Amino acid sequence: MRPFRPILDRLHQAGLRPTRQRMALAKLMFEGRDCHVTAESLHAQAITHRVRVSLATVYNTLHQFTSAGLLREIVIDAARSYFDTNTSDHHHFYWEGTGLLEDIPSDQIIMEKLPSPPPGTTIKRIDVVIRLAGCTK
Amino acid sequence: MRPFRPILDRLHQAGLRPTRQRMALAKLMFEGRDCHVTAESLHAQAITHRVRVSLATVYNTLHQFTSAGLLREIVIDAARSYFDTNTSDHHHFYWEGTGLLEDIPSDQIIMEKLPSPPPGTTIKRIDVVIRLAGCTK
DNA sequence: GTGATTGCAAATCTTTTGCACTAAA
DNA sequence: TTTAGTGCAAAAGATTTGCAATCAC
Repeated sequence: MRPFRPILDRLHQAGLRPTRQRMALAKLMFEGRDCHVTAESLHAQAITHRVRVSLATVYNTLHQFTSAGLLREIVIDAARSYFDTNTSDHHHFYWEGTGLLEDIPSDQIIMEKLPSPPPGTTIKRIDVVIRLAGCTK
Repeated sequence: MRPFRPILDRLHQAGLRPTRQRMALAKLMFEGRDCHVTAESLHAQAITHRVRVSLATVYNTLHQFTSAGLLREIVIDAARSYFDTNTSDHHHFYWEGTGLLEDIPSDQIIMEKLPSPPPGTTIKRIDVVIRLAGCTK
């Protein structure tokens, strides 16, 4: 994956029409460093940047991007869904108090032993979440 | 923790009055093998066993038991909360298709390397979820 | 043009809450 | 008694959906 491939190319490659809303949301998420968003936070960010887009479209876009492999959904809190612009193999720190999420590069966690998947199944992904207590950065 | 301590003692120790509803739900969950429930599934199970209890009380009870350390909440699917009667250190297999959850004993996953928690924080828990694709058992 | 996409509002689903009623201590 | 616990229905959040209007190709 080429992280700096222009937004337009990424949408084309994903088979998604580059509409004004998708382009704007993609720019908010993919320009700059990797980030974690919720539908609510992305919608708020859009409004701050004077991008007119409905919350329903934000939800739709997040799911379309996730299906297209542009985003990865992280299940970490029953109250809301997080999406991560970093789709490569990695893990997470999570501050339960504040809802802050931080990436852990995959080479920082090495599993010495893993169970074999039950017969007939294959491992789709291994998620490691380190839940933290204590002060927020 | 003594897994076979009578239900009544467990509730007393947790400071929870042994009401008809709590006793019945506790029996459904704690008698027999460890299991994973959702509010919905436990409510359905109660109805099957002719236990009259409202869904609101099931939710309340699950959270009270979790606060008391009798249950552990597992965040695995944004669509609903799972509760595990096994509160000891362990991990999970998850079949995304069917919502089936299966315990992985803690000695089946050994982490050779872990990142240190950010300054000022402590690790509250490490959750490992192995997401599976393929046939259901 | 034509089919994909959007916005809005309404619907859905899970979970929580207010409050009068009931039961445990 | 006195206080905790319950049930119901209503409320609250997050997410989804139906459908007419709009946009990309």
